[in-house]
Amino acid sequence: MLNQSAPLDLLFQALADPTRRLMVERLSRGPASVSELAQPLAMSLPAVLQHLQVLETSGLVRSQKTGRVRTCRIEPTALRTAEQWISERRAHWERCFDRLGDYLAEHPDDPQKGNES
Amino acid sequence: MLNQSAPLDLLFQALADPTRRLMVERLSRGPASVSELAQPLAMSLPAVLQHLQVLETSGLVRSQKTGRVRTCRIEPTALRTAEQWISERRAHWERCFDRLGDYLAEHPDDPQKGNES
DNA sequence: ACAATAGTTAAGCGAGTGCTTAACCAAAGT
DNA sequence: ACTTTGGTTAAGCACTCGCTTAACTATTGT
Repeated sequence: MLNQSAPLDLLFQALADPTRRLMVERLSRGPASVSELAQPLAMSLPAVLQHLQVLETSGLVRSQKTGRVRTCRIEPTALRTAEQWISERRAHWERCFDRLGDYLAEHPDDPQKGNES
Repeated sequence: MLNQSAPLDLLFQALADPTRRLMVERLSRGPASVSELAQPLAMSLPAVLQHLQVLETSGLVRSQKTGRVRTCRIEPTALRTAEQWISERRAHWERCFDRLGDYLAEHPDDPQKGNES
């Protein structure tokens, strides 16, 4: 796909991993340091760092270093972007469904059949 | 992570690919056959089939074969599941933000500083 | 000065992803 | 009957992902 790196790719990719979702859940309850983030996770620190980096390049999380501790916080606008895409699709689909409803209301014959693969 | 195959993994993974999102967009405007789905995509039919399979195992799309044509349609409940997870996180975060607002309103001193990494 | 704490970098490895081509099957059209 | 159309399966390949260990840096506590 030639890696066009669109924002939504990064966003959904970031959310696709359970560890990363856990990190987001933790951060949605307030900021945390890297080791606080790592504490409930059964993996090495570098692994956590890598997940954090994915979250940062997706825009879901921002972090800043003060002294020797890096504090991470959620970036709610990114979450909003993903939510928006989904709800737009839902809106499209619901409009389409309404039209189908209208159609079926006016054509009460239904010759539909098929085998699930 | 030992592949626990949680529904949200499959869902977000499925949405993380631009081709698959295009297919979902197409299907959110109404059902389509496999080749209709493939027509605007610059890739082979088997590749499209593979994307379709990812969408199906994620629960986002359902399809049925009638004669020799397979008709695909969106499964809106799955889309809803993903949206819900996000909006729950947002709700958490917003509550937390409100508490921070209260705190800042009562403590008008702000000794915050840090270097972006 | 020295040690402990908090994080970071680099290299490597096995499994998974996104494509391809080639070969194939089955319903529909002529 | 035979060809076209619509889809499917299998194998293979380059690349990415999620993790590891080992080594290293920088701040903080004693």
